[in-house]
Amino acid sequence: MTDTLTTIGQMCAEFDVTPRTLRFYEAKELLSPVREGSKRLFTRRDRARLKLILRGKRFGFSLEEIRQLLALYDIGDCQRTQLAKTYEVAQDRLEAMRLQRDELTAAIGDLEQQMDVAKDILKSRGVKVAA
Amino acid sequence: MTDTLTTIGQMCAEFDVTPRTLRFYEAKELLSPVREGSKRLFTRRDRARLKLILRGKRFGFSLEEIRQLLALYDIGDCQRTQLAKTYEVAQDRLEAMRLQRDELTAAIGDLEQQMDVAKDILKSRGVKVAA
DNA sequence: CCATAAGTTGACGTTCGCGTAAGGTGATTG
DNA sequence: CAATCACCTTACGCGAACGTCAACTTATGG
Repeated sequence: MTDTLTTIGQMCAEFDVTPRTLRFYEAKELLSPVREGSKRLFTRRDRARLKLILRGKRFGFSLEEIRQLLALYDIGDCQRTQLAKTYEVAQDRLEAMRLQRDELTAAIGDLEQQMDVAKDILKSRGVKVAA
Repeated sequence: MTDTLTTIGQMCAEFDVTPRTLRFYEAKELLSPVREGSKRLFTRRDRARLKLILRGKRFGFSLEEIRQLLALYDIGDCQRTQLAKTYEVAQDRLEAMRLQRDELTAAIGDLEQQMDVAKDILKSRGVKVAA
């Protein structure tokens, strides 16, 4: 259980990223692997954070924005973070995410509708389509 | 009703973008305003497309991906597009969007949960917080 | 013992999505 | 007539997010 430390190679395989990416994230202080000599060893915490980073990216958040989000997840560390301020930032971010989700839902609806039209056109041309 | 043509300045005001952005989108073939001399006049179609472009961006789609999505909305034009192929592309994109939405929903849940924890901590410190 | 693999640190290159001059044109307006 | 808009093109610049060498250091095993 103490041995959740993984090398950079293992991380790359697990998350399908390049070493360069992980080093870059470390430089940007998104990850903080421990060192064994000069080698990086990624902790369970780094793994959790990387998951969030990759997810955040898929939503179009910048690395800097993600960095702020990650700060919220460090509350467990209970450092005398400027917790209140972080909380406010997170509220804004949460609102933005909800808004984004609603828009996305709307966009999905739009696209589905368009595709129904397209399907009819294709069918009228005798083209078989999936779904 | 024939006069839905708008200048670049009007477009910028309406959508809160810079002229540079609109010219850039034209160069990337996302928009295709007509010309009056050297001046651009944007059509109703351009407006519709710009809405979609801006929305797409908020989801983290690249301009190139958006370009592909826009192709689907040209079905009305009923050019002998490679409609079937476009349809497939759109299906993939739609799946991606649904997936993205689901992940986003999950992420929102996570963040809400974290914020509940944070709220308790803050309250135990006697800090009043919103919501 | 030496090769191969897996890791390291620079440092420069690339793509995307525009920003930002710099300079030119044409239509109004005081 | 001069000036001021509002628009144009050309072109270089920039930050973000890595890719891609190059050159070097361990660690391992045949």
